[in-house]
Amino acid sequence: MAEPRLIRGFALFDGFLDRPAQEAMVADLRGVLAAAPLVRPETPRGQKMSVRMSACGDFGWVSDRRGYRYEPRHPSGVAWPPIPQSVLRVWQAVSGCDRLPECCLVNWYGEGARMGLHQDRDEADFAAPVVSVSLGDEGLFRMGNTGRGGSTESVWLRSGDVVVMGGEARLRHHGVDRIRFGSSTLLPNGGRINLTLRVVTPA
DNA sequence: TAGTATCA
DNA sequence: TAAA
Repeated sequence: MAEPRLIRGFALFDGFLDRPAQEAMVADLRGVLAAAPLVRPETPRGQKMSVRMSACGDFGWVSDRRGYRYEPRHPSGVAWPPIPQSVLRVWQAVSGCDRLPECCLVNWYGEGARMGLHQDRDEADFAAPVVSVSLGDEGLFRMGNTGRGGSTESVWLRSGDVVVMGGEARLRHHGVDRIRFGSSTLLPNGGRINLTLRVVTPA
């Protein structure tokens, strides 16, 4: 496995998945989204997010007027489908974690979608890293600091890239400023899919 | 503060 | 809110 590039403690595995592996993963995700359709969540303040979300695994991350939390079911009431093996293999290759991910959040960025700087801090065990997989259009990923404020660095993530957020970077702020809509041919309808794999429950 | 507007 |  190629060495990752370290940016603010984030490990970027550039081109980790080749095109056939990306296509196989997208085929698996089509099954996930058929069982657990994408929804557009709102923040606790009632503002709609631009990203559309679903999940697979034991838990999905959800946001609504009641707050941020992990739930064992899709808002429709159905259980989240299992995490595809193609996705679990990425976790096993790069996470360095002996636990399996309990949540695979599926974020779909359409034209103009963004994700403001935030921390992943709704999990009970920060010793486990967060693993992010990019599929489809390129996205401008921004990385900040654990505390608020300070300088940030940005990098364009391309289809097949994998980022591991662990150790000192586990609680760093991060977000997506922009999508180059139509820059990839992977997804027939365009857009960017980002998977984030997380351990949710206490060690 | 997982959003958004607005500024230099 | 601050950064870009």
